[in-house]
Amino acid sequence: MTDPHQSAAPAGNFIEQIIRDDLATGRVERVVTRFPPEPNGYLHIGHAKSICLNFGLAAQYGGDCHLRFDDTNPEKESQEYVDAIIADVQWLGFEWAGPVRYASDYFGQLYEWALYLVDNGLAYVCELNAEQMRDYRGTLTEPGRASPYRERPAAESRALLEQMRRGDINEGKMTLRAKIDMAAANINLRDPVLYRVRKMAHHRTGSEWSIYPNYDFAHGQEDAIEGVSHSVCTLEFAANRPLYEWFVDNLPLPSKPRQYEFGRLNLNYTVTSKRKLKKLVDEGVVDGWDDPRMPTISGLRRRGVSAAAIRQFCNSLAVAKTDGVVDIAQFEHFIRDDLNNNAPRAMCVINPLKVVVTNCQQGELLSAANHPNRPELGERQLPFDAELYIDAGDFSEDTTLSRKKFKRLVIGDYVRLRGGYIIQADEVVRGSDGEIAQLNCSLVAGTVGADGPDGVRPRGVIHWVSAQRSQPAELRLYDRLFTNPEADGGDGELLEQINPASLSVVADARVEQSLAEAPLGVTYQFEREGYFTREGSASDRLVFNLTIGLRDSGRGQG
RNA sequence: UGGGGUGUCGCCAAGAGGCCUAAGGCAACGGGUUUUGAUCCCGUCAUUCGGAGGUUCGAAUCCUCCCACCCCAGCCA
Repeated sequence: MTDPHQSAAPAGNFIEQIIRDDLATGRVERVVTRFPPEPNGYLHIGHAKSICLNFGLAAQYGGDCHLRFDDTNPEKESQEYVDAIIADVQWLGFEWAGPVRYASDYFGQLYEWALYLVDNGLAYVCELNAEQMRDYRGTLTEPGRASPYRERPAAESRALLEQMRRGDINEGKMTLRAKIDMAAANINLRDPVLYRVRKMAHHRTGSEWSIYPNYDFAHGQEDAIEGVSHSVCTLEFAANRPLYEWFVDNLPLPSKPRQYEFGRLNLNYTVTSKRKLKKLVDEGVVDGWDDPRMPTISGLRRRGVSAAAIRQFCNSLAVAKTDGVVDIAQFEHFIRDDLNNNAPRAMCVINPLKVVVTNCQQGELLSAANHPNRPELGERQLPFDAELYIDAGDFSEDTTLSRKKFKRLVIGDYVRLRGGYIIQADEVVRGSDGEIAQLNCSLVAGTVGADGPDGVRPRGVIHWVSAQRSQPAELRLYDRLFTNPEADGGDGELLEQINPASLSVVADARVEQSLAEAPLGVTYQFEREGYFTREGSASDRLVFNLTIGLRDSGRGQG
């Protein structure tokens, strides 16, 4: 504090600065944030940023974060989404304070406040239909005009609002509107709709209500009821803030929350719009909201991405007011980083080529570390036999390939079988169709866990499995869902940008024996190939989803 | 062009008048280690901060004007 060159505290993002300031000045005693999803779809990677921010802020300042569903529109919401969202937030590793909350818990209070505004001449029942209302609202550059119902006596509006609430008014016939300013430069202040008639069952309140509050009339009041101190939302709500504040100022609320906006996450090659994701589901482009190609939390989970990787990625993102597009490579980096540190290693031959080790007397059991840098993760046994499979791509008939360019098997040269012997390729055996059917090799004795004798320098290391003592498996290889990096931008026909190769199935791969009963929820690194996680149920045949490939610095192809 | 917001390396960003001839991460590119062409390690990567003026001994940081992009005209959130 005496050194002028030493700043008092780490700067942090702008919201952290505001919170520290609020705490210091006493404007706020306790930090309370909230994550307020609408249950109209599944959570995606963009929501994860908001979740990490809101829960992170609460944890950082010793406060609480609430999970509250903004369920004010029964037309689009459902219990299925509520359940999925709760599961996803938990899986991400966050705990909310108190019960799961719902905007619908406050419908009674919200209605009381609506009556309050009516009684105080600050709201009125309007009978303009949607088209007329749009016309009266004016445009960006022209002020709006007062609704002919604007000066209706409070008592009359009150009676009408009660009729709306009772279900005596048809949808579209009336709305409750705030009486603010039809000439406001901010269009949100031109007498916004507070309540609309919706004769539709709500997933929690059933048919109790026939009117539902709009977002603007609900959100700030929900925050106030819950004592939310910092209501953090995305940039597109900035224009709604004056309205948020209008309610805070004009209603007898139990607390005065404040809204702050930050830039939402955009990722190239990725769609983060529930509307568009729902379209992919509805059109059958993908399997469902949890299709492994989806950027949803459930899709990423099924894909084999860990919650920790998602959290680390989110924490690497800036909380600022710029709306940039983050390169998907940045997310992939955190996925790989986490998996590299934690994924047990195993071997899988994707495109099997039979190898006969002609000088192998009898099978044996080798053992291999589950992780090259973490001995505490233990070892597993690797059956070695005279008949093996290696990947067809790991052998070439072109003997002119340099050792540097092709670190795999060629006739006459050596290669190390990962965790096993050094072998030499002796001859190609062809089938009747002329294709390579088998490779005859010979092992160099004494080279398990040891270098070869002089003159035996393997070109590289390749993976393999025993032919008999291995398991057949199906592999589902995923690639990006969209061909266009800006799939999320504009309305360029979404379905025309789908990558036709986003999923390819390998029906006849072979995985090492230790994977015969691979558990669900564990992501393995199939050495030299990529990260894979078990799909389906534990009793099914073996199917693995590709989580993500290994980084591959120019696999020189001869 | 009414209101609101944003512009710093290919991408994300720190930066709050001198410590900036501008952090860090991703990507890329060199090199080293390696029984994964992975990991790891080491190195390279903005004389410049959307542009033009101005203030100042001194500006990415202050002022003025201009330019570009994003959001708002749902009885969606």
